[in-house]
Order: sequence, then structure tokens, then C-alpha cells
Amino acid sequence: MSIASDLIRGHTDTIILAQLFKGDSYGYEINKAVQQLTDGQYELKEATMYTAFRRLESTHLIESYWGDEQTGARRRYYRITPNGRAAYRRLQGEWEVAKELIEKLIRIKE
Amino acid sequence: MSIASDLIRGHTDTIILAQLFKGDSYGYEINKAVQQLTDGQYELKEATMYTAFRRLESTHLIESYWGDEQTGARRRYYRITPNGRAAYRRLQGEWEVAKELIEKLIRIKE
DNA sequence: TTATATACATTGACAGGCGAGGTATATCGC
DNA sequence: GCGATATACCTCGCCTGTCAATGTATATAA
Repeated sequence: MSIASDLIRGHTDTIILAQLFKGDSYGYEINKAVQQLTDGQYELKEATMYTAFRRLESTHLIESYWGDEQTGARRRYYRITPNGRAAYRRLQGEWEVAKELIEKLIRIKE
Repeated sequence: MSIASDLIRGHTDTIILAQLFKGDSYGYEINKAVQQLTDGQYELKEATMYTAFRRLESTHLIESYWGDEQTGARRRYYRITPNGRAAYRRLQGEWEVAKELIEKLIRIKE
């Protein structure tokens, strides 16, 4: 993990929104998806993830509801809102811009 | 500015090291270079930049010395150290890795 | 019955970014 | 001579996001 963790800081919200864009999900599952997508190279720390859920819900970008599992631990599902979809698209655009800026700024090829 | 500022967070040290890799420079000049390289789309906030200088110097990635200007405001020049060059190369590698991870995580194309 | 996996959540410390404020020198227009 | 602007430095204190540590509860496998 360690490596890149600093650099992915700031993308937590976007990562969560991107997962929820594909369909409702819950914390544990989202985190597993993140690990699977990166071949275990990255994971959302639980504290970070739940902080992000609170933040995203308080700004109405996502909504939550309890699943109706008959067995096993209870799950709090999250759903992306229309505002959340708009925010996701905006964040994706910002990433494209930021990526280009960073490329320009950290290469030594004058 | 605003946009992307969050996303470039974490690259401040790399940006400064990259500029110093090209040759000794001082705060004001580095910041102008950053603005010029990004066509005014990004700038290092002074407080952020000077905080970074302190951090980089305390970890021996850069060294500083006063310029001998006969006129005008005094300038504190910075020089990258061998440690700094190594750190820069490492950070650049980490960026390549992080970039790929982010791309995988924020796109909705499953 | 002990360990592991699933699943949630909070607290408190830490680090980086940055607005606001401050200092000093030089030049340009009026 | 005077105010504005550019150059050039610096620090304090707040804010925000990350995350280690800790805690809860259920189900299953050894």
C-alpha cells in the first residue's frame, strides 16, 4: 500500500462515486472491488472510507439504506444521487486537467 | 486555480524538486516557472511553497544559500542534493504507478 | 472453541495546504 | 516627493483529509 497512498489522496470521493455509479453497494464490497481492480495494490482504509461516506452523504451526493439480509452482518447500502452523478462527471474532468498539469510540472524535460 | 488544487496536493515536493533538477533557483522564480509551464492554470501558494522548502531542507533533499544580489530584494537560492535527485526519481516512478491506479479506479467502464 | 471473514463505526493524532498578515527593496508614473 | 506595483522573503493558525487503534456484532470453518 504505502506507495502512492499520498498521491491518491483526494481521489477517495471520486473512487467511491465511480463504484456507486455502476450500482448500489456497501462499504465492504466497495473496498473489495478497489482491491480487485488494482490487483491488491491499493485499498481504502476503513476509517478513510467511512469518513468519506459521511461526507458524501452530508452533501447529498449519495444516500444510504439498510439492506434486508436475513443472515450475516448487516449492510448499509449506498446509492448515488443525481447530484452525485454530476459531481462524479465534474471530478473526472478535473482529473483529466490535473493529470496534464502534473505531467507538465514534474518532468524535467524543459 | 481552485480546480485541481486538491488533486495536485501531494505533488508539491515533486514539483519543486523537478524545477531544482534543472538548476538552482529561488522561491519567486520557481513559482513563476510553475505558472508559466501551466499557462497560468496553477500556482504554488506562497505559504505552501515555503512550508515545502522547510520540509525538503530538513530532510536534506535540498540546500539553501543566499544570493549576492547587489540590488533588489535578497534571494534565498535552493540547490537539489544527491538525496534529492534520488527522491525525485522515486517520486516520479510513484506518480506513474499512482496514475495508472487512479485511472483504473475512477472510470466507470467495468 | 478458537480463529477468520464479513460488516459496521468512532476517536484522536498528524500532516499538508493556505488565507491572512507581516517585512524590505526597487522602479515607474504623476 | 509619493503612492502604486513588482520583486522577494517569512510565519501563524485554521481547516481538511488520512489513518492507526479500538470497539461492536454475526457467521463459518477448523
